[in-house]
Parts: sequence; structure tokens; C-alpha cells
Amino acid sequence: MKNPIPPSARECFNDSSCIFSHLSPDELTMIPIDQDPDFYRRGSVIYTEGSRIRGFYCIVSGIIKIYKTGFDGKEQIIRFAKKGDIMGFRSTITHEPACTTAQALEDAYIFFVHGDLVLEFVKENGDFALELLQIACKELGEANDYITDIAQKTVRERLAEIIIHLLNEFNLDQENYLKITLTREELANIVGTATESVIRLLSEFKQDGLIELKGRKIKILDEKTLVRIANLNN
Amino acid sequence: MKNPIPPSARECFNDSSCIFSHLSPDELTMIPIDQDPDFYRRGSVIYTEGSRIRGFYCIVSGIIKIYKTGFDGKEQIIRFAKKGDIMGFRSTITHEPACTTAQALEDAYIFFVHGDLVLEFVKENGDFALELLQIACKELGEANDYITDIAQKTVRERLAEIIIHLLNEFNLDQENYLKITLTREELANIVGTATESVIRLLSEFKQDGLIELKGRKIKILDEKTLVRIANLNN
DNA sequence: CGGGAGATTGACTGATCTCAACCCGGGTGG
DNA sequence: CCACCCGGGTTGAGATCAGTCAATCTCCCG
Repeated sequence: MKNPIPPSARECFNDSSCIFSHLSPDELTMIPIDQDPDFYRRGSVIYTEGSRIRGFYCIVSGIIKIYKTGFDGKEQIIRFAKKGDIMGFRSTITHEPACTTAQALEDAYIFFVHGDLVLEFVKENGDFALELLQIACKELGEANDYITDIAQKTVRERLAEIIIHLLNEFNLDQENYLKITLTREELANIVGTATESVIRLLSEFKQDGLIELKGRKIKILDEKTLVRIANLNN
Repeated sequence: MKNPIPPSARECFNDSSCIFSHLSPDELTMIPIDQDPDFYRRGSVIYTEGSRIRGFYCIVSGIIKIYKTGFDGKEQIIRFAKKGDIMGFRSTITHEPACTTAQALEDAYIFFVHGDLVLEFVKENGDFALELLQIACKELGEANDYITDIAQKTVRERLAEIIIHLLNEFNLDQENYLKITLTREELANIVGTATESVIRLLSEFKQDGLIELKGRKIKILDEKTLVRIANLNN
């Protein structure tokens, strides 16, 4: 095992970006927060579309891809989750089976909080409820944008947009490459296109001096032009 | 004015499908519920993308289309709202400007509830908060489905799906036509395609005996085949 | 009767998808 | 140590779905 020292969930829960930072000290004691989070090796699945979810998964470290499987088995990546994000709240709240699958893109530590506990927090702690509502509403707004983009923009525009989006969400590593690395197929499954189209467009962007490619790593050379190609207003 | 007797908001608020039915009697008294709801003539806009929203709009009667305007000015219809539904909660909760425009498809009565009040209910009334969360989560699940559909299905499949969806959401009138009537352009703006494509596919469906058309009204003759065309699992 | 919005149809175009071949690097087993 | 395999990445050619443009039609309304 690569990482013999699991990161602390407590530290994660204290960060203001984490929903659980809005719990009262009393409420926090109800969570076995000093237990180690669960470890998921790169590639392993946290939960599967159609399964019952019994609580919140809070990401302590790592990156998770969350996707739906379409009619013909093709993945559609809906979003990514990273440190401080929660997964599975939709199903927990609605008591429906999961509508997505969550899979670790890199080794990850995830802390599970039981649903009964969460529902109690929602009912008893207005701040927590409001915070959770805000998370849901934020995702909803993003989903609406996504719908409009996929419906109206060309593949080229969407790919440029996704690159910018990944930059904003995951930033750069020490060498100025995007910190998240995806296969061409995964990129295609975000953009909603064929793998070959992504490959062709990426090399086009490279030709035009907008990006640099090193295997799966992407370096952004000309953010401004990418933004223009993407027709981003925001 | 067509309808001289505005429908009662109180009646709407009592219906269990309405979020405000989860308020306590005390809380209900904080809302001027016996005032007449606002009237919006067919075609008029309730709020516009980018504007500040100061509370919840609760539909008492009528049908509203909620859409985003894409880069080139093309509408993308995100959803419809009808009696008992609420609009504007995303912006109210997140304090962001509206990300959609809401426009009345038919004459409508809408009751406005001030945001401060709603936020107070969320904080003080756990059931209300949970109910609101469920609404947001339901929409989120639908949005995710929508994303996958638009990204992966053909226009033909999506059009069939939308017809079935409109059937489930709005049912039939006395003559077995879909109760909601949309222009071809609006249909195109749901499906995410060109008006002409919708027209061609509709007449194809008609040729194949799946639907019957009478102006803007659509009668479904062969739901089963439409469902099959749409590749619906649910 | 004229005007305008929406609906329809045809012809054309082109962005993307599909299919198929091939490459490349890493890991494995003999 | 080498041949092989396999997953991902690339490239090319051809097919096609669906978008655009333009002309025409049909109502409906003032």
C-alpha cells in the first residue's frame, strides 16, 4: 500500500469547504470521526448505479469520477469529486437508488457518514440544512449549464471549455500541467463525443499552440484563446 | 382579463404536492396567503436570466417554461413548472443571479414568497428543509439524466423521449391530446436540435402511425413503440 | 386584404461518428 | 532476454446524421 498513514477525517471536517464543518461540537461527537477513512485503490468503484446508498461519502483525499452509464453502455461523466466534496447525498436524501457510479481516478481516502445521522442533522441544524441545500443548488446550476452547452455547442467548443473547467477545478502541478490526468476516452465521456474526435481536436489545439501534450498530461499555453473558443461568458 | 377570479393560493398551499404544505400553522400565518396571486399573461416573463431573485415563485395555475439562453441566443428549455411547483429557489438559496428565464406558456397565477421568510423556514423547520432538499435533489437527478441523454442519444431518440416525458408530466386533455402545447421551435429547444429537424421527425412519427398531429396538438397513438425508440429503461 | 409568425419542404453541407488499421510502451511469461 | 500481448493512442477513409439556407405555405389577426 502506497500510503501507510491514512489522512485524518477530522482535519477534513474542520475545513470550511466541508459540509460537516457546519456541525455543532455536540453533533460532531456523533460521528466516529477519529476512525480511519476507507481506502480505495485507483480504479476501484465506491458505489454503482442502481445500488442503495446509505449515507454520505466525504472525500478526504483523491479524485473520484462520477458517471452515468448510457443506454449502449457508454459512460457519461457528470462531475468529479475531490477533497472536501461529498458524494451520494442525492440518493441519501431521496431514498432512491444511486443514479450514478463513483470510481476512484487515483488512490483515495473516503469517510462514510451514515444517512440516518445526516437526516437528523438536516432536521435539527438549520445551518447544516442550508449548507447542504446550497451544495445541491450549486450542482443544479452547473448541471443546467452543462445541458445547455452539450445541446448547443460544438464538440470543439465543449472540449476547450472542459479544459478550462479542469484548470479551474484542479489547478496545475509543479510543472504547470493540469493536476488531473484523464484518458482520451474519459475526456470524450465528459465532452460527450467519440474518443477519436477528442484526439483529433487535442492535436489541433496543440498545432495551434494552445496546449502542450505529454502523454495524458495537458499544459495550457494560451488560456485566453481557449476561453474564446469555448465561448465562455463567465 | 380572461379569468376574473384568481385561484386561491391557500388551496394550492394545502395540497401535499406543494412545498408550503409542510409549514406549521404558525409559519403559514407569516405568509400573506389570502392575497391574490400575481397574474401573468401568456408569453410574459416572470424573471430573466441574470436578474436577482428575492424569493420563491409558487405556481398556482398555468404552465411556465424555464430556459437558459445559449451563447448564440438560442433557448435551451430546462424544465417546465406547473401547479404546486416552485421556481427561483436555486437563486434564492445561493444568492446568485438567476441562471434561467421563466416565461408563461399560458396565462398563469403565481404566488410570490419572500426569500427571507423561506430561509427562516429552512432554518427553523427541519421538515420543510428536507422537503426542499428533496425537490432540489429530484431536479438534480433529472438534470443528470438529461445530460446523458443529450450527450448520447440521437435527435430521434430524444424527441420520442420528450413526447413520453410530456405525457407523463402533463397528461392528456379530453380529446386525448397532450395537455401541453408547444411550438415546433420550443420542442426543438427542449430536445436540443433545429426546428426543421423536429418537424421532419414529427411527420416521420406520424407516417409511422405513432402520433397524430392537429396543429400544435399531439396525440399519442403508439406509446409502446415511442418508448422503444426512446430507449427508455425507466 | 396585407402582414407576420409559425410550419413545411427540399437541397446542400459539413461536423462528427464509425470502422479499421496501425503504433507504442509496459508488463509478463517462457 | 525476447516475443508477445494488451490497453490506450493515432490516423485515415467513408458514411451519415443533422444543421443551415432558402423558398413556400398556411393560418390568424387587425
